[in-house]
Amino acid sequence: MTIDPFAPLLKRLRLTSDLSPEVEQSIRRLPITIRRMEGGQTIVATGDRPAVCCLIVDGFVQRSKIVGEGSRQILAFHQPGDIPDLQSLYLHVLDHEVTTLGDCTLGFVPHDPLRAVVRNNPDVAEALWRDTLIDAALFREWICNVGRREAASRLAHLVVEVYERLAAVGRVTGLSFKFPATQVVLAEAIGTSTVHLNRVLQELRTKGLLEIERGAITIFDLEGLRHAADFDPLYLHLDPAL
DNA sequence: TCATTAAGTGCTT
DNA sequence: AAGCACTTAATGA
Repeated sequence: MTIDPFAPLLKRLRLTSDLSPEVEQSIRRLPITIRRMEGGQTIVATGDRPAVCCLIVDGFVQRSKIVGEGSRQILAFHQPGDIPDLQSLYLHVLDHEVTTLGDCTLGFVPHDPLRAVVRNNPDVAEALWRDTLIDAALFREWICNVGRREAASRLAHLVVEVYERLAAVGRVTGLSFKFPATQVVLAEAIGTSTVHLNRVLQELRTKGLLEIERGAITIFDLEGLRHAADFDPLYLHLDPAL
């Protein structure tokens, strides 16, 4: 059973950048160590000085910060093909945590050869820079989400975002996908109490928009959910036509 | 882990 | 002043 750990990354980068075969080869030739991790494990923690970047091959991870006396804000979810700690390549001390959401297959790429590829290939540098800018666009949208939308819209927005990003790389069939987030995790992502998360989840359920259970999300009414979420996909920058 | 209730806080209108 | 969105605390499946 041979897997190509770079396939999800390349597929995603191709959405936003033209990659020549030579450029793809230079990425594929990077050394990578594949590791399997269970859910709830820390990949890198605040204060770490990693010497490797983490490429998600399969599964989901979350980036988070602990605020005050231990309450946690989830900042982003990442999916196969993402490099959640790409910033550690040039920002040497990590300012937040990266943890596995469910069981994951991860690929660890040493910084030195990755930096060398970036230096020698302006196209790779551009593709990764673009990727980082899109990451920042997602953070902007999350600020709007947590700061200005109501809780039901926030949850709907989160679900549509995850769906759209997975769909963009062909990782959903139909309107159902695996996403192992508990209600506690979802509440930490949208910045509400778990009680209120539970309430708005039921609201969306009752409206026939979605179902979230046992680590999977099923969307029943994508248009209705988009509307409830006030969702404009522009910030994802995934439409090659734009 | 998820669901529900009671009682309260503090914005917004 | 009233209504609403949300919280904390507690309880039980």
